[in-house]
Amino acid sequence: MEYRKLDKSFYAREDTVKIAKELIGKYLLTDIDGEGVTGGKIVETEAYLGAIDKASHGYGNRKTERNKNLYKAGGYAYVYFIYGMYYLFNVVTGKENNADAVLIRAIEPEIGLDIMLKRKEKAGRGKGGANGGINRITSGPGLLTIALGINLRHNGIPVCEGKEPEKLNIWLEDRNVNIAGKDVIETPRVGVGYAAEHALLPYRFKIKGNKWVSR
DNA sequence: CGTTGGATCTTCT
DNA sequence: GAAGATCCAACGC
Repeated sequence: MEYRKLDKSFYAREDTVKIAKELIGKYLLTDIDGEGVTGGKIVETEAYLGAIDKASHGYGNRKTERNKNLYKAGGYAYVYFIYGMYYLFNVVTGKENNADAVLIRAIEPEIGLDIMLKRKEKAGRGKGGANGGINRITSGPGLLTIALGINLRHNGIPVCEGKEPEKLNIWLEDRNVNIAGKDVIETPRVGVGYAAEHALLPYRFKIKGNKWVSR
């Protein structure tokens, strides 16, 4: 069976929470600077609902230089830098001028392990010891971007058209992995306590018992 | 074990 | 000038 790249119609829908849930079990892949294909299965996501969501960078339709890519139509990457150290990768959803997006929080590394390990060592993350490097190589939103080679260069590029700069490819695929509904856990988001009541909504999804979810 | 602080940059107040 | 959609290592119990 052939792997199917997710296209615009997948991201352009209006129910971002549903998209976040459906992304569990899909594959996130990159091919950067000719280093080869890297990626794996998505095991954790979070939905951010733009204008009505205090935790979103697009709350109240605030528009700035930094978050302008949030307002693109579904199917674009929104990457931004945080804590002086990490890039976080989101995929924009919904229609143009709607600031909805899904944050990819963790993947299960499967493709291009050696390349991802090399990137992690290069970034000086973790002990890199006997197996210290591999165990949490993509288990968290700040880590998976390191492993996949994602940074601000990718902010605003499309993830569903193959025609972008050849050394700067990010896309998502359906590899026919079906995660049973009972194995997907919904929880409140983390790290957004300032968002008050919005922090409590169950917009975070992860695969139950999966070793690669963030902590 | 659990908790804490440091790293270090962008954005908005 | 402060705080953030984070991670890790060093500490204290």
